[in-house]
Order: sequence, then C-alpha cells, then structure tokens
Amino acid sequence: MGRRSDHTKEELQQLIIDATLDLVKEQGVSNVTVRQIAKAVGYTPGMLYSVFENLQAIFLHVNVQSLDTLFAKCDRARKKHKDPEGSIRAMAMAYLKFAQTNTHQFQLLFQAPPPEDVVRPMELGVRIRSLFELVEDELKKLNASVCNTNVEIGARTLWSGVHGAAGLRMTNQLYSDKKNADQLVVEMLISQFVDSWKRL
Amino acid sequence: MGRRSDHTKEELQQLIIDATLDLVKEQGVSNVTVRQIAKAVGYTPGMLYSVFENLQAIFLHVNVQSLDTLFAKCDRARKKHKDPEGSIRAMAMAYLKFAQTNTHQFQLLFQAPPPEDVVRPMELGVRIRSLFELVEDELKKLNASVCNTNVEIGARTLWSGVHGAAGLRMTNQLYSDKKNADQLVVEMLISQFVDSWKRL
DNA sequence: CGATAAATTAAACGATGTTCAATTAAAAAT
DNA sequence: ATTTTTAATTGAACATCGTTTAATTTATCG
Repeated sequence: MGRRSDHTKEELQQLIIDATLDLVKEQGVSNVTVRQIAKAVGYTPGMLYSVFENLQAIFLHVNVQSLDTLFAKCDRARKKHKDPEGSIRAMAMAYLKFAQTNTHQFQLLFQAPPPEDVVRPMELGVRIRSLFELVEDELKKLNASVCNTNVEIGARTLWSGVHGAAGLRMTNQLYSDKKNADQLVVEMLISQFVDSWKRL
Repeated sequence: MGRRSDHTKEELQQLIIDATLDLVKEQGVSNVTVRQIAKAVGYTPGMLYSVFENLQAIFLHVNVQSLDTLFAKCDRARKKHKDPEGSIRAMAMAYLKFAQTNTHQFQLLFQAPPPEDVVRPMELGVRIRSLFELVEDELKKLNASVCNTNVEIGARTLWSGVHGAAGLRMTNQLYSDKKNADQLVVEMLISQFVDSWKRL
C-alpha cells in the first residue's frame, strides 16, 4: 500500500502510544518490539519512524500518559479527605497501589531511565512537579509556619519514602516476612513524618 | 584454538564478572554486549555460555559483587561513629554517595529488575537483608523498648526513604531548584525519623 | 484526466543474544 | 613417545532486533 490516510498524524500518534502501553502492560518494556507495535496498529514498522523519532521516544510519550493517570489517581484520592493527614495517606496508598497493580507501567516510568543521550521532554518534568505540588499543598495546610524551602524539601522527603517503598516492594527487595510489609512501611512513614512535621 | 586452560573455571567466572562490571561502569547496562565482554577477557562470545547460563546471569553476579562493596561502604561509615544517630546518618550518606558516584552500577542493582522468568540467586537476598540488619541494629540502640516487628518495619521505612531519594536523585526526578536537594532530603528524613523513633 | 506530492511499504543493514558442530589442545592410556 | 580420549574453545550460523531508505501506492491538485 501507499498513502492511506486512514488517520491523521495526531490520531496515529495516539494510536501508537495506546498500543504500546497495552503491550507494556502485558509483557513489560523489555519485551516490547517495534514490530509488535506496528502490527498492533495495523501498519509496518517503518511507518512508526514517520511519527516518532525512535522507539525510546514512543516510550517517553507513554510515560507522559502514565504520569497523567497516576496524577489523576492521587488527586482523586486526595479530594476524598478533608484533613491533610488523611489526604496524604490516601495519596500515598494510591501511589502504592498504582505501582502494585501496574507493575510494568511503573517500571517503565521510574525504573528504566532513558539512555543519557535522549532528551526527556519537558512535559515529564511538569507532571512530576505537579505531583510534588499536591503533597506540598497538604504539608502547608498541616503546618502553615514552615517556610517555602522546607515545604519543598519536605514534600520530596516524604515522597522519597513512598516512592522508595513502592519501588522496593515492586522488585521484591523489601525482604520482610510480615505480609503487606509495604503498607506497614508507608503507614509508619507517614505517621512519623506528620508527627514531626507538626512539631517543626 | 581449542582447550586452553589458561584459567580455571572459577578464575574465568571472576574474570568475566570483573570485565562486565568495568563495562557497566563505563557505558551503562544497556550498552554492554556479550561480544564486548568476551573481547575484554580475551575469548569468544560462545565461551561465556560454558561459564554462565546467559547474559542476565552474568549481570546478577555483578550485582552480588556490587552489593558487597555497597555493604562494605555502609559498614565502614557506621563504625566511624559511636552514637546510633551518627551511624545512621553516615550510612545514609554513604549509600547516597555510592548511588551518585556509581550511577550505572546502582542502576543495574536496583533500577533494572531482571525479567520475571530469571531466578534471583539467594545470595542477593542474603546481602540485602544484612544491609537492613545494619540499620536495625542502630535502631535498637536508639530505642531499646521497640518490639522486633517494629524494628524490622522501621529499618525498611527509613531505608525506603534513603533508597527512594537516591533513586530519584539519580534519575533527575527530584525536580528541586535547591542544590544538593538530595542531601537536604536525607537530612530531614533522618532527623525527623530519629526524632519520632525516640518518642515511640 | 494527468501530474504532483505525500504516506506507506518492503527490503535491506548491521548488531544483538544464543546455540552447536567442528576444531584444538591438554590429559590419560598404551 | 605415541596414540587415544576427553574437555575447552572456537567459529559460523540462526532468529530477531531497531533503524534507514528507495520504491510503490494512493490521495490531492491543476
């Protein structure tokens, strides 16, 4: 075939991203090939390169989409509570659950850093920042007397713990006999952090 | 050539691991090939498969070695202090520094989980556990009244934070304008955790 | 309808991990 | 010493990978 124009370039882009996300979910990043993606969208491998620069670029765009849904989940969890501590707990659990239910997606997002030569699109940074901002907002509510610098550091401190626990749990590196150790960890993390934060 | 017997099988194994570690340090996991390793040790690719099952197995053994040096660094840092809090701080900083100076090594260790079908050698678990034990010991000294269960969870809570900060920092996902944000994060993490831990 | 332009294909390229029969050299036996 | 056996290493092959590009096919425009 030649010129088909079944889809606009934007449609194709979204089609490819969706197909890739599906494949990643099923098989994990390392098993997804260009040829699989092409077949899934009903085209030949070569076509993908007229829409994206290369396979890495496709993965990065998948990550942008993943971050959007992760943000949405955290934001919704947050809104279900009035008290800051409840919001923080809910967000942390949402984050943990996302990592647990969408293992492959989470791995592509955080555990497979792109080769150094590929530039990360700014869109990714914006989204991670806004995730941090959700936490910052709750921390401000929790203790209004803390300066902005410390709020920024505090949010990253707290989330390093949540993120770290999610990562260790996902890769089975928590090595605890207690079951649901990851949840216990996050419980302790938050109660201790919040406790200290109020005192600050 | 045929039978060479320049080295015993054990020597070959160590030779391969060392060569692979060097290549990983230089280029990162994703750029290391079987052919490169073979050339580095002065053999042909096929030989590697008489010593290791496959490339993944080689990487796993590299990880065992990496964990040993990481443990050694933490253990040495710990011994430089008498007070538990000082030991914990020193260990955390050593961990952070290792991740920062040996990016590629740390990535292979924690951020590139092996495909699900490969079995992780028990040696890895043993070593991660002993790292946790270092932290557990200091936590016990810090507050002897805490039960064993909570010590276990506590060590993993604290280290999820350290590990998470190291990972986020390494992949440039901390997104803070403050410089040395990772150190600030770990500072806050530890002081807050220790503070709460004493109160427990 | 014919010419132009653009999208898609098909085939090729070099490189990858892995396998295995053939080859080589060391060790054992005569 | 020479021959036989045994085991280590090679070298070539295989299927598959990401990527490039000339050729082809279709849509669009004059």
